[in-house]
Amino acid sequence: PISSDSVPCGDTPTVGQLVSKPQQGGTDDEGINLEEIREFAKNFKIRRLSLGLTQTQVGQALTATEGPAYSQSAICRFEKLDITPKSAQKLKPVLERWLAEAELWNQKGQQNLMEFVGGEPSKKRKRRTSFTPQAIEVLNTYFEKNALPTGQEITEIAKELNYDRELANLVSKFVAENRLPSSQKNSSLEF
Amino acid sequence: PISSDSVPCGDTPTVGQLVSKPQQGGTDDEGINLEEIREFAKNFKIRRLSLGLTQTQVGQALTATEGPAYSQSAICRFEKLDITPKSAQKLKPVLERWLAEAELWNQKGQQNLMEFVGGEPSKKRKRRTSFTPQAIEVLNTYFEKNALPTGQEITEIAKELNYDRELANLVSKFVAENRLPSSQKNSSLEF
DNA sequence: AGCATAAATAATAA
DNA sequence: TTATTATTTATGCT
Repeated sequence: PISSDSVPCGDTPTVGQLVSKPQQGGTDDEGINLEEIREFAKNFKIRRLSLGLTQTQVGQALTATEGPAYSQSAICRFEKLDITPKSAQKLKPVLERWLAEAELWNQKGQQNLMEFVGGEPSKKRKRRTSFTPQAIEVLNTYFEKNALPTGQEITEIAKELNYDRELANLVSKFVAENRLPSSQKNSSLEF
Repeated sequence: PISSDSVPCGDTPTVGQLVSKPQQGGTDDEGINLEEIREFAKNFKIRRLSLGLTQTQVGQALTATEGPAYSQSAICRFEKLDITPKSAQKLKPVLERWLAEAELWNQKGQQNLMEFVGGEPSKKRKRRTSFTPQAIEVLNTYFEKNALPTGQEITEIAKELNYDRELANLVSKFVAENRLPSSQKNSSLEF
């Protein structure tokens, strides 16, 4: 039986896998200080959150200012130490420098930080949408007749019901959530 | 035209609404120090995240140790200051006290913190599941014949395909995502 | 080496 | 508050 996580595999092990086994003094084969990286990663996350930044924002900002591209996945993997020591060692100073500068801008006002990061100054969360009972009625009736509408049809329905701003994906979600007979609602199944 | 957020309404205004208008010296009608509450709320969030706790965990832990029930929403609203000054004033000392104690336990080891919080000690994230091409084939064929399966039917299909651990909700999601003809895939619609 | 998307968390409607 | 939607994080894949 193979445990599905922390499997050594044939690949290069990640920092997280290496630091968890306290054989060596927090240092890997090539003399990289794994313990220091772990410490920084944890610290980095807290400082990032203190600035109110998402992994996506950091990645995009780094891509803009630094050389190569940094995806949200990359930031995530660094924070989780799901990355090889070599990669971590390379990424650490970049993150360190960038974050310090970001904090500097933040001290001069959050406006400056957002400008530094590049994105719009805190775009508000989209208001959650909901269906009126009338709309639900219409949708139920429609989907009972035509359970497999095309994307175009869905778009039209959405427009007709004045949910055009949310477009078809909302209606599509509705399908998934409300397509069962009412006797099935509130059952033990998670829908 | 009515702006959809920060509307005063006839209701009692929230702390967030009050502190944003710097008329008074950060104090409301009843002498509550709004500025102090805002400061604490911000601080609380950072400290919570430093402990690696979610709003849900805090809410549940408070419900267990303190008197009344505290939902995730309640914690969220406090952090966002989307709450009346009176409620905030009442909640603040409770949060303050609890968080301080949590930090104390954390210093003695994360294990102790998790015990204090009450939940299991760091339950791992469920591994993401995916459908094999074979399973997708089978599901497509099935749903073409029966587009409106009952919950029970869905459960059976899931079992048959050895997705029993994920049960029906996954299959249900699949329905929403894969029910369109392939010509509609990769269209501009978000599915 | 990052896209697509599942899972988890936060915010909002009711 | 509870139930649900929106956003963010994490991970399977190639």
